[in-house]
Amino acid sequence: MRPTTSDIAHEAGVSLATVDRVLNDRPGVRAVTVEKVRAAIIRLGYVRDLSAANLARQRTYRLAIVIPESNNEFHQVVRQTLDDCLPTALSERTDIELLPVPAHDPHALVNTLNGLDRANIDGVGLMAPETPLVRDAIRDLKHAGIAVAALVSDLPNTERDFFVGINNVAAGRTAGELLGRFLNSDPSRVLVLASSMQSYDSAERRLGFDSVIAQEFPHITVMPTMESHDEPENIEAMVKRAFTRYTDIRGVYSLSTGNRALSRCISNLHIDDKPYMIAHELTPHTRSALQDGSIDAVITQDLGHIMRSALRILRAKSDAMDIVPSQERIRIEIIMRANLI
Amino acid sequence: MRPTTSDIAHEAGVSLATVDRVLNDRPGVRAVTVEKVRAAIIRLGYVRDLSAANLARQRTYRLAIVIPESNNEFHQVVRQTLDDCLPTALSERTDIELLPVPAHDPHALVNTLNGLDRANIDGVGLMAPETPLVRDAIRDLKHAGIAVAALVSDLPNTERDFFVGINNVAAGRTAGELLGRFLNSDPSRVLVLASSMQSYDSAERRLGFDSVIAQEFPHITVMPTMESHDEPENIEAMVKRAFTRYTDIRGVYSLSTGNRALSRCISNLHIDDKPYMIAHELTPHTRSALQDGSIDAVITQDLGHIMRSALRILRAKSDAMDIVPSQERIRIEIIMRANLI
DNA sequence: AATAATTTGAGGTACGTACCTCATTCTCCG
DNA sequence: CGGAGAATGAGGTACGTACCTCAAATTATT
Repeated sequence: MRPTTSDIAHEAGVSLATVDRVLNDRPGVRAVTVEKVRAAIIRLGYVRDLSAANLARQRTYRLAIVIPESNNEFHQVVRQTLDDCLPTALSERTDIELLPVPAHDPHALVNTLNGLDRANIDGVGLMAPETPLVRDAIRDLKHAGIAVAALVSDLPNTERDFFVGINNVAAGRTAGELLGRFLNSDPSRVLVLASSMQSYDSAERRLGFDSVIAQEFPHITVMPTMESHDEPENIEAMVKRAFTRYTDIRGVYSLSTGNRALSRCISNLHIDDKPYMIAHELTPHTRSALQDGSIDAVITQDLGHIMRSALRILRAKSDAMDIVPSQERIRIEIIMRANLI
Repeated sequence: MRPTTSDIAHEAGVSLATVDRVLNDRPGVRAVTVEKVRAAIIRLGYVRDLSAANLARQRTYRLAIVIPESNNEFHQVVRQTLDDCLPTALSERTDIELLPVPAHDPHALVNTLNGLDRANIDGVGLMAPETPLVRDAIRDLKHAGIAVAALVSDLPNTERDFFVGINNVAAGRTAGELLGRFLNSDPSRVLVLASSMQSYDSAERRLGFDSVIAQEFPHITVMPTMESHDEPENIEAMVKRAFTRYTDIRGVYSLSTGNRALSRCISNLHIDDKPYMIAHELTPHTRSALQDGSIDAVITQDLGHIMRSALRILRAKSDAMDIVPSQERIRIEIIMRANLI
């Protein structure tokens, strides 16, 4: 049987009340007594029973999760992943209010953040681009004593407590290292496509990609980023033009969305020597594209881990508990056909 | 406030005892009444409070984890990872008995398994090679009603409940796909090294590797596996001989251990065009080898996830609860310098 | 209609911890 | 040495669920 607080009290020769004071850092205990209790705790190998503690504390965690909503596949995967987490969260005394906000609508985002009932929320997790108004809203939340975690995209210049996601510069470096090694040592060209370079994520990935290519694969020319603004027609026109003009494009790097249109358009060009293509994020489309070979590798992050980690962190932060950083580190994953599960 | 059992009782117009009978599948409730209660549960969105339930049930999970012990780096990482899990497990009402068994000692292994106190254990997780005696021991454990999970290496022909780890054939395929793409299209040769091909893991990886190379990269010749039996001198002699005899070795694939000696020996050969090297498992050495470029990619699995997943599964199994398979899937990870964290 | 069997209700205790109050004992200081 | 203030003890309740017993009500069977 595992030792309980009473066992410690007995072992330390003090009363239950004193053990309780020590365990919960309440004042009014002499240093010597604290030591006696601490020693007994170690001697017996006591570990606080979290179930009982949570029950007694009557603690429920009220979290709000703000995510973008659009017809973008990645956003839908995010939503799906979160939905899958809800049942587990509920049985862990965690009430989650899911707040989807139209993507690319800074106004709606800020309204949602400001509309949060500060008195009834312990933590907020949000996946959103950083803007001055968002910074203000986060500062406001922090002042109200609410834990804030950035999900997937960091909000580095805000007062957020934690970022749960990958380092996008490193993700870009990974893409660069991979593509650099896939291409042989002949001079060649890489086409880069993004939805918009306004996005920190894309900018950081590009930065990492460029630095690796410049350093380790100088024979590769990385073309300026083409911004599609999520218009399939743009993609088609730009890509067609690029492949017509340059015959040595041997790699394609997609920084963000638009992979479906991109794949289609490249396959329509019927190029003899299909260029290597690397994209980010596992979605229904990138999965099937890995399967049929139109994408060669996907750099991704495990959204399930991100969400579960975010919930753990928000709970811990709102209890001012510390976390195990190694357990919360999100890996940059490389998925190819062979390790697609 | 979240609804409790009393709320349901009230809502359904029955007593607490009846709600309890329904919730815990106890007999003696009419079908109509069960329906009334079920409806109230759904109406109120009741979710059983696991903390309180576990507390009341007085449930503690007693698990035994059997792992190999040797001076092998991977084994030490396994041990380290488990040690890190212990505190968390303890506060989740889980008592873990850690049983390190000398690696390559089937006798000690079986003794340990047979020595487990069947009356006082709910689950066993083990990382061990499959032998007839192990099969028998596992059958025995299962007959005693104990949950059994295979860790890292599967025990496919036993009565284990679950395997927590990666598919090694797929891991080998991943290595093959990666190395195949790293090498250009000139005919070349790949050297393959393993500790011993008696190990299922190595055999499966080799199988996957070969199939991808044969199918997608037919210009690459995969040499017969060299077995080092963990003797650095063997490695040195064999590798030196191979590189002397064949000048077109452009890739090295290490299926299991011995990476330290292998790296050293290859760098000592001072080959102009350093061969690409792929290994398995992140360890202190493979990490630093990725850093300094002597290894180009490591195929690995997140041991932290494996262990936490194993604990969740053993708890669930010993409660006859079902698990969320997608949450327990272990990914085959590709680590290169750029995504080494 | 009487009896048996089944279903339901009422009320209790227990789990381990948190948190509260109030009385008592100790310690330190003047 | 006496008194103030701090430290400690004793005892209580609460959290939400599990599990128990026994009585009462309802239904089924004869």
